Amino acid sequence: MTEVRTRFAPSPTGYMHLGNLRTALYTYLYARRMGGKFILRIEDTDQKREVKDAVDIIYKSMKTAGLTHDEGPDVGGPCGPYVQSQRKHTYMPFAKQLVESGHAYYCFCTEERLEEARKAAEARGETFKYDKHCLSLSKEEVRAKLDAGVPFVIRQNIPTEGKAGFDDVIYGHVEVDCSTLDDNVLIKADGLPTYNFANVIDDHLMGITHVMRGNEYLSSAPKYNLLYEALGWTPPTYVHLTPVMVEGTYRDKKTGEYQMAVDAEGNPVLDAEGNPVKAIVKRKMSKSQGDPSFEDLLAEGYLVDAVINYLVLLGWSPRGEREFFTLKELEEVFDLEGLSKSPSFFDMQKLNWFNAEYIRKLSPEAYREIATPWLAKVLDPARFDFARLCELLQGRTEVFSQLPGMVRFLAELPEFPVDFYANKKQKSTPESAKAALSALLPVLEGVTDWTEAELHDRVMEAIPGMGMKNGQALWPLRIAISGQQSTPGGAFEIAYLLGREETLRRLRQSMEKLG
RNA sequence: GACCUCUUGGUCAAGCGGUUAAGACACCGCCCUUUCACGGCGGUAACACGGGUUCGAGUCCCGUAGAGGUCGCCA
Repeated sequence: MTEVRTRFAPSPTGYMHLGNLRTALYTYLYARRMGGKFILRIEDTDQKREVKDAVDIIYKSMKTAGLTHDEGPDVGGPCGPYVQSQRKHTYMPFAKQLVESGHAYYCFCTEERLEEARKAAEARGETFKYDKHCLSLSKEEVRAKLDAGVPFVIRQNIPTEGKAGFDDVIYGHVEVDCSTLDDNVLIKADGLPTYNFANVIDDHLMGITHVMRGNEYLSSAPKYNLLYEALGWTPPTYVHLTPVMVEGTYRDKKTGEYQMAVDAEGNPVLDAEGNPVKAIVKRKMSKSQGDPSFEDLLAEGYLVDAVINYLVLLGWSPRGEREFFTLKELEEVFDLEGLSKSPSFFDMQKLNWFNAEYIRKLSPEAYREIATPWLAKVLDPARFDFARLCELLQGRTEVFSQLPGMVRFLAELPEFPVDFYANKKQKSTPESAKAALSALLPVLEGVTDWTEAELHDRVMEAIPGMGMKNGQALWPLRIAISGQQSTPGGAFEIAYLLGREETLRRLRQSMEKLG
C-alpha cells in the first residue's frame, strides 16, 4: 500500500479564513491518521492577486494551529520547489505534450473577441462556451503565429460528446456531459499555468494521493480527470469538502455595496428611522465580507485549542458522544467517513461555549497570564489583587475580550438605577435595601482585618440581628458597592477586592442616593 | 438561465430497511446559591413535500420545492 500524501494548497491572499483553516485541518489530520505526509504548496500563479507577506501569514497560522507540514517551501522536500511561480517551467512541456496528443490546442483569440462572444451569449440567454475557434487552425498557421510572436494561451480540448466524471469519497460518482464543459485555459498568456492545470500537474508530480479541497471545485473535477487520462496518469482520490456558511450581510465584491433587504413585493425594508436595512443572507464565510479570520479570533481572546476543536466538529463527526479532542487525539481518530455532505453554519455561540470550557480547564497560572493584559486595560494591577480576581473570573470567562467590561466597575462605581435593589427572590426592595445598608455600614466600619473571611463572619453574624434573611442584606450590599446586578463574585469578594476605603466610600455614596 | 451537489429540531449533528429518531450548543423550568456563572435534574423542538419499491423507509428509487456551488488568461 502506497503512503498517503495530502496537501494544503492555499493561494496567498493575505489571511487565513476559517473555511481554509478547516480544510487545512482535515487535510493534516488525514495524513497524520494514515501515517502519511502533509505537504504545503503555495498556489501563486495569479500575480495580480499577490499580497505581500501573505505567505508568512499562512506559515504563522499553520504553526499556531499546530499543523506542521512535512514538505513545503520553508522546510523543503523531495518534490520542490513548493511554490508554483517557481515551478513555472515545469508546466509548459506537459501542455505541449497535450497539444501533440490533441488534448489541448493553442488559442490566439484576443480578450476583446472573447468578451464580445461572452456578451453575445448572455444576450441570447445562453451560457458562454469557447467556440473552439482556434482548434481549426492548421499546424502551419499555428507555427506562423507562434513565430510572429502573437500572444497565445493553451486550452484544454474537451470532447464534444461523451461523458466525463470522477469519484469522490464524499459525493460518490459524479458524471457530466462533456458538451456542458468549456475548453478552459491551461497556460495563460503570461506563460504561467491556471489553477486548472497546475493543480493536476503538481498533485501528480508531488505524489499526492488524496486531494482534499473545497467543493467549489466539484464542477471542474471532471475536467481534471480528463487531463489525468490524457496524460496517462492515475487520478488521486478526491475529497470535496463542504463550505463553512454564515448568515450575514452581503457586500458586492465589485461595487462594494451592500445587498439590501426587500419585502415580498420587492420594496426596500426600512428600519424604525426609515433607513433601508441590509439583507441577511446565507453565504460562505469570508474574511472579505467581514467575518472573523483565525487571527481575528485569537486576537479577541479565543484559545487555539477551542477553535480547532470547534472547527473540526463543523462538518465532521466522530460518531460518538465525545466532543472534546486535542489535536493529538484527533490525529488518532479522524476519518473520512465522518465528513458531512451538506454545508454547515458557523455558530459563534457554540464556539463561545467551547472556548469557555477550555478556559475553565486552564491552570490558574495559565489563566492569569492570559487574563492579566486584558484586565490591565481597565484596572491598575497595583491597586487590585489580580490573583484573587482571576480565581473569581476563570469560571465566568467565555472570551477574554469580555474581561474589561466585566471588571470595569471595580475601577469606578457606575451609575445605576435604584430599582437594581429590587429583587423578588431575595426579598429586597429599595426600602429594605436602605435599612440593610444602614445597618451594615457600622458593621463594615468595624472590620479592621479586611479579608473575605473576616468580612463574611462579621456580616453574617450581624444579619440575624437586623431581622433579615441573608439575601435581603447581601443583595443590596453587593449592588451598592458594585453598581451592577451581576458581578464576578459576591458581596464579600467584591468588598475585599475594592479594599476598605473604597468599599465604605461607595457604600456611603450609594446610601446617599437612596435618600 | 444551464450544469453539478445538498436537504434529520433555531444551530452542529448520530442514524447506514425494523430505534420511544441519540448527543451537544442555544432556549425554558427546577435545584444549588449573597448576584451572575459553574454544577445537577428536567423540558420544548426535527426526518422539506409528493409519489413509488418493500411485510416494513429518516434510511432505497423517481419527481417537486428550497438551498449551495460552478459557468474567468481567480484559485
